[in-house]
Amino acid sequence: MLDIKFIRANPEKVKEALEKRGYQISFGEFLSIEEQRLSLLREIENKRAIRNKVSEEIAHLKKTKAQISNIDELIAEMRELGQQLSSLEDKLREVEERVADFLLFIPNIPHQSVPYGKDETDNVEVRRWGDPPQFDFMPLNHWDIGEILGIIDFERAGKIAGSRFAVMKGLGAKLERALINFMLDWHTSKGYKEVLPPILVNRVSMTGTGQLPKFEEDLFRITDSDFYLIPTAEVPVTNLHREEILSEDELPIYYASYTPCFRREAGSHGKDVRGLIRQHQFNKVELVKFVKPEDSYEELESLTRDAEEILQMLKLPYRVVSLCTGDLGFSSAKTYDIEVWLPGQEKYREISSCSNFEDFQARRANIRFRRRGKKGTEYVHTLNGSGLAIGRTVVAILENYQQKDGSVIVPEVLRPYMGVDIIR
RNA sequence: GGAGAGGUGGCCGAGUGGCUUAAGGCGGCGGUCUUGAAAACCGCUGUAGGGUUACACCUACCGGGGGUUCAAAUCCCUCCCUCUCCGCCA
Repeated sequence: MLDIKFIRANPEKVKEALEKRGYQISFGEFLSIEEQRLSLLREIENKRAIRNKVSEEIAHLKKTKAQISNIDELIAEMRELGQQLSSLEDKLREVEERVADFLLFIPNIPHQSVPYGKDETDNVEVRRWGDPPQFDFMPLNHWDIGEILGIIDFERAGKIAGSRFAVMKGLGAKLERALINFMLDWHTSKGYKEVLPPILVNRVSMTGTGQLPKFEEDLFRITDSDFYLIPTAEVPVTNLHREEILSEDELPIYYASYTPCFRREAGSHGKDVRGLIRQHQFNKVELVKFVKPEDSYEELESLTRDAEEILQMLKLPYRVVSLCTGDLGFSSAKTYDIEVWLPGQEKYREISSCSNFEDFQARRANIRFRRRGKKGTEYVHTLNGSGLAIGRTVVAILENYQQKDGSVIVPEVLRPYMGVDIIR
């Protein structure tokens, strides 16, 4: 959510910044509603002040046993005032709701360092690491490798759940589990605190991080209850500190969290229909940071490098791209995507997305901190990034480490977790 | 699922309709005293909105929402959460 005072003071600036995203917005109507809200608020507060004063007077008169008739007159006046107030309050409530609705649907303003562009083709590559492996045979897709090795079963997953689900078996299941443990062990050794949160959350939490109200159709919802399945650990972990005032000494806070993630993939029919790339349910280790505003861009760089480090240790080639204004997520001010090389597709594919939300989520979720010796509070900046998506890491390992005979070499760092050095 | 008890400021805790602008304590900050510190004493110490050049001042907030009343932390309705006991259960 953007700062309403900032919008009030700089509507043209905000409009211009959002146009870079390809987001057309007119503040004319909004500003007039907002003006209406303020004038209603002032009127109500004045009337309440009168009522408070007279009520006090009534109490005083009753105590001193003054003339009863005078009291009745005052009470009658206040009854009249109370009726006026309650109708004004109804009006205010309605106007406030319109203002809030409007604000909740406005995306974040891109940081000035974000490259301008229309869509993902305008994203800018920042750096590359590693060289794509050379094969003296035709490399296979991971779904073929998985089937040959008997470690991924899409057919039976379709039977028990549906499309976009997978059953991992044997060393496939173990590889998934090994990756989760490896990533958590690594990140926690770097100062991230491990968190295992609920994977069902309420509507307020989803609103706090920006999934709701705008993206309801992307989420799985439990019928007859207020629960949603999380699309990412970002939601429960960021909401850990919702409605809290942190002290300056506590910051920065770093969390690493493994959770399953659930996505409807409503708008992606026909995209990545085969394989593990786009599933309704997948595992992910997520990194979440709460930091002071002046540190957040430095923290974005280190967060991204923390995610990259996992790929480096797995010796998987990747590149980092800076998302352009048109490709930026709703809540994000700046995002780096890490894309891993997939020989099966001969393409770099997203395996991690690292974002700085600045105070956008903090304002929605009311996450603040107090500076030492200073009065008042400020919003923290929140960041998060995948560290990494587990399913896609499995894909990358199977495709990059495949051998001519169909076997797959286990990356060295995973061998202690796997107990074997080759999957055959 | 059943029965009961609760939810008050950073923390503890009093408060069942009107001098409560939420008592008192702890913690924190400042001061007096002291070579310095501790103790003691004194003062200050919530959030948000409106308003003002800046103050002043005003409004709201006692788990959330709604209601009764001239007036609500206090009464009513509803929802959420916590604890205890019982039942069920991994």
